[in-house]
Amino acid sequence: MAATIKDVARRARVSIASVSRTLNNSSSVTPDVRERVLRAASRLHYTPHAAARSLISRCTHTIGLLLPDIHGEYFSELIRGVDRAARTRGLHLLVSCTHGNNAEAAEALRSMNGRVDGLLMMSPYIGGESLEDALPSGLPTVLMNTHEPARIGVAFVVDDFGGAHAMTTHLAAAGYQDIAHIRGPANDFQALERVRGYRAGLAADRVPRVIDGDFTEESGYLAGRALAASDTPPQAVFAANDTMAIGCLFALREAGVRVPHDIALAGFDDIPLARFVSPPLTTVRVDIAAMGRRALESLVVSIAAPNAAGRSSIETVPVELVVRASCGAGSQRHTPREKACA
Amino acid sequence: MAATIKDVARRARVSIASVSRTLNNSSSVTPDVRERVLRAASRLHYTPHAAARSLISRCTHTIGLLLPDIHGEYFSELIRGVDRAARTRGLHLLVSCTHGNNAEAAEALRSMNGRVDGLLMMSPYIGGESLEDALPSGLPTVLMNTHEPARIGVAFVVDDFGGAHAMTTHLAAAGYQDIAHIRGPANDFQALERVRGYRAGLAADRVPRVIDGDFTEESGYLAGRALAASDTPPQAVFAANDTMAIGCLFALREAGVRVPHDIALAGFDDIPLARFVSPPLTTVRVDIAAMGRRALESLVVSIAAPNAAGRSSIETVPVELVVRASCGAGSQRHTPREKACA
DNA sequence: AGACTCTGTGAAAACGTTTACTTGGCGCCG
DNA sequence: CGGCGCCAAGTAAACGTTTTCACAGAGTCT
Repeated sequence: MAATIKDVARRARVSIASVSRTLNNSSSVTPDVRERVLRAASRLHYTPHAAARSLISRCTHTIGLLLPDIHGEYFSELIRGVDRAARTRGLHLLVSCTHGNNAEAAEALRSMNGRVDGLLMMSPYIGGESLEDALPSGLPTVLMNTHEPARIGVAFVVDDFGGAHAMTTHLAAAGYQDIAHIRGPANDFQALERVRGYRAGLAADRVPRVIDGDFTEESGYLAGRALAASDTPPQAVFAANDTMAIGCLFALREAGVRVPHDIALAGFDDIPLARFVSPPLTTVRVDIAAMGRRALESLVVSIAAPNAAGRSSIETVPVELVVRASCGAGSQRHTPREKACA
Repeated sequence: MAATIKDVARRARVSIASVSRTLNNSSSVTPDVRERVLRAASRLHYTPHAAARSLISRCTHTIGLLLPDIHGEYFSELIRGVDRAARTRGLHLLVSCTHGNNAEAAEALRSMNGRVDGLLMMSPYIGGESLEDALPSGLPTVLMNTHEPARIGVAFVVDDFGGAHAMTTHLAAAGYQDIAHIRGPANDFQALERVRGYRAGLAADRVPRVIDGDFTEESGYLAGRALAASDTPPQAVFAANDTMAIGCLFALREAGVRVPHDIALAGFDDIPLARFVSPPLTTVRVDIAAMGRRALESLVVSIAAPNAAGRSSIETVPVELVVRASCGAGSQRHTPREKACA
């Protein structure tokens, strides 16, 4: 249906090679030929066929983005960061998600072969066979938040431990003795790191109090209800992500527990929503869009320098404590400016 | 680097045709050949090269998704709906965004040629040269929220007019005489439809009061500040989307105006955040994920039946009034169940 | 028993590009 | 005035598949 390079060549009365050269500025052509080609191309609405082009040039100008999920503010931010960086380099994005399923991840990985120049993957899941086998060999890859980065290549990991540690010590310093933690799923690397940070941040004489969760609002809600009904409610609750913290917040409110007066509350991630709930949520800010950008930039470097294949490194993405009213600090006023710099 | 079908054929001591047939189950092969091929393929970690495959089979199993932006809950929801539907059909998603820039849209469109089997596009922008020219001819396309669907093919449009009309009459019926509207950008089709619905919903003796906005929180904030400072503040404000409504809410709160006691407030879209602000926001629910799903399903049909190319249709996506406390109705309690059905 | 159908396999063409190589025409220098 | 290089344009190979076609061998039917 669509015009091919042959059609253009025929119409311009030149060879297909001349068409290709003209359109790619690859070597000089006579003004006459050039003009004929350009005119024919625009007349026919010619657009090069990407598959044919990338077959021969071994370059797709596309990078694959493999995420656990697409949904939610966290991933939305990440995609945004990656997209912006990709766009400035003229790269396209092929997104796929694994839904926490290693088999689906492997399947997605296979089908990326020949479609992408490089792969950006976030796979915090632990267990199951390694993804290393599934990776098309020789495909430049950058990982995010994974527990086995060294074997594969470059990786970016959020400082989950540091953030959780800082939050826990902050709560302790604010006078909360008994701090509970709502954890994320057991097979999630980030969740484990946050638990570890929580434990490390507790005063030596405090016994950890960890409640199961799975990063969903529902699980936070259930945890909050259990805590509110407890004979010995904690003085503060530190949820492993904001979504659970918000679920918990609503459970506490329903139970008539005042936040932060009765129980202080904190989350992790600083999703946009965190500022908007009342009271605004104390949390750990992760500049997830920046991580996406940096990861993409690093991937571009790997693609450009295929010789450095063996090199592997881990970069830690810093986090920042954001104190808001939910843990008893002074209430922050909302202003659009805060949004602007978020 | 990666193994090709030739490598597999050599190792299995068969022709490449047999390898292809075995791997695609396209016609029967001897158990002996079959086993040799499978063994060789797995030994070599063979993965078919997608570009080569789609070059000959004219089928990429990928669909392009072109959006104004990727950021924000609205688009995140849309992508999610599309992604889920695509996944169940084994399709990949190539996402791109136009940033409201028609030139960028055209550029993205061109580069989709040969990369995708079909195109899902949301382009509410009005003006500039038509995108019709930029569309690779013969590429099945489904549009969303566009003002010129008939010329191109199938389209889904949100019932912006109906929603805005319903909201305005609802506010009027609730006793608010003077209702202001914060509109979206002038070149946005949806924004125009919502203004139109607002106007149509006003009582005949009421003069419309429209304030400019651009769908950002900031613009809602500014509009809210202007309204609060007005000598004749309205009794109700209907913002053209939730994001502006929330910006407005904060401006009113800062100005000491109580919502809904002094001024009632309503938005449009029912983004997840709308339930969480206080007071919870009255709004118009758009099941944007469902729209994405339906659009993708429709696209799949177009792809399967290329003969129906000429057929064009417009489907209206229904909306639903969601009354919450911000317009004076009884406050709703948050429950996870509400989230579950959202 | 011979011709005919089937079935499994291999050879080769095709998909739409890019690019190395070839050719031909021209100017320049000796 | 003839050869040498240079430049523009064309020819053809290559990329990795799928698929059509031809072919051979084995059965089956008359």
